Amino acid sequence: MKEWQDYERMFKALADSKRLELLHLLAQTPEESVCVCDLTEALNMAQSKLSYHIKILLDAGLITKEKRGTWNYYGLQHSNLNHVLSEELCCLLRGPKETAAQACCK
Amino acid sequence: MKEWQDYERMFKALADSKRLELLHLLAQTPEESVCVCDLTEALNMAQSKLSYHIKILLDAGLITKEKRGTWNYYGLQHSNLNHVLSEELCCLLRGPKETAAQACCK
DNA sequence: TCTATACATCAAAAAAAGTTGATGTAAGGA
DNA sequence: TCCTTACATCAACTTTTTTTGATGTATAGA
Repeated sequence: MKEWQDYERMFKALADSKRLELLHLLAQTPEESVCVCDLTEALNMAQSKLSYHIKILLDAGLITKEKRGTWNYYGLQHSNLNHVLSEELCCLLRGPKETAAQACCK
Repeated sequence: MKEWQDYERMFKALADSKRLELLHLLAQTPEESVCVCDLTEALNMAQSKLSYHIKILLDAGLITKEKRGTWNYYGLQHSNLNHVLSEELCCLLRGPKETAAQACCK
């Protein structure tokens, strides 16, 4: 069954505490998205390492990327995240905007 | 943040198509649970390999194990699965009993 | 007690994932 | 044009995960 491959890839992308932290950080930012330079600092991670992890999240369809001039801005791909993750994970991986109207966050 | 480690471990356990298939199989069985001997056959997987994957799911708290005589019977640990997974994954990883009353399965 | 079945576990090998530092490319400003 | 910044990518390496076949342990039945 090919279907499992897709889920495997998505769960693989989620199966790393650094990437979860990255998603969490993206979820927490009030702005539309965040650039890599800010992320390197916030996550205390080498640039090439961060690029590697970002690519994995991108390929899994969990984040979005928008190039504006020299910078890249990233955000969560809510549709895909919501497709696999429970409501209970919303505090961790969904932004304040998305969770404001929901009762799942205490 | 220690929290991420726990999620990492759970997602790691889910991040394998063979284990997803195994969970799916457990979800599909009408009986309470399934023994390893049936699983080796159904999944066409060597016994030691299956044991390995079962252990990972057990350690992650995604399945239950009950020893009856010589046989081990396995079932899904619904509480933990429901904690992380969306309703939309119910068709794949929750049994007919659990999803019967839910609208999420078409 | 002997034997067969069910399953766990181990060690070695193979495969996959992650890390690191260096290099490449593209855009912006001087 | 030259320089700088932002980011991607690469190759070598380390670490983790998975696979395989062999061996060990427990239970059930003859």
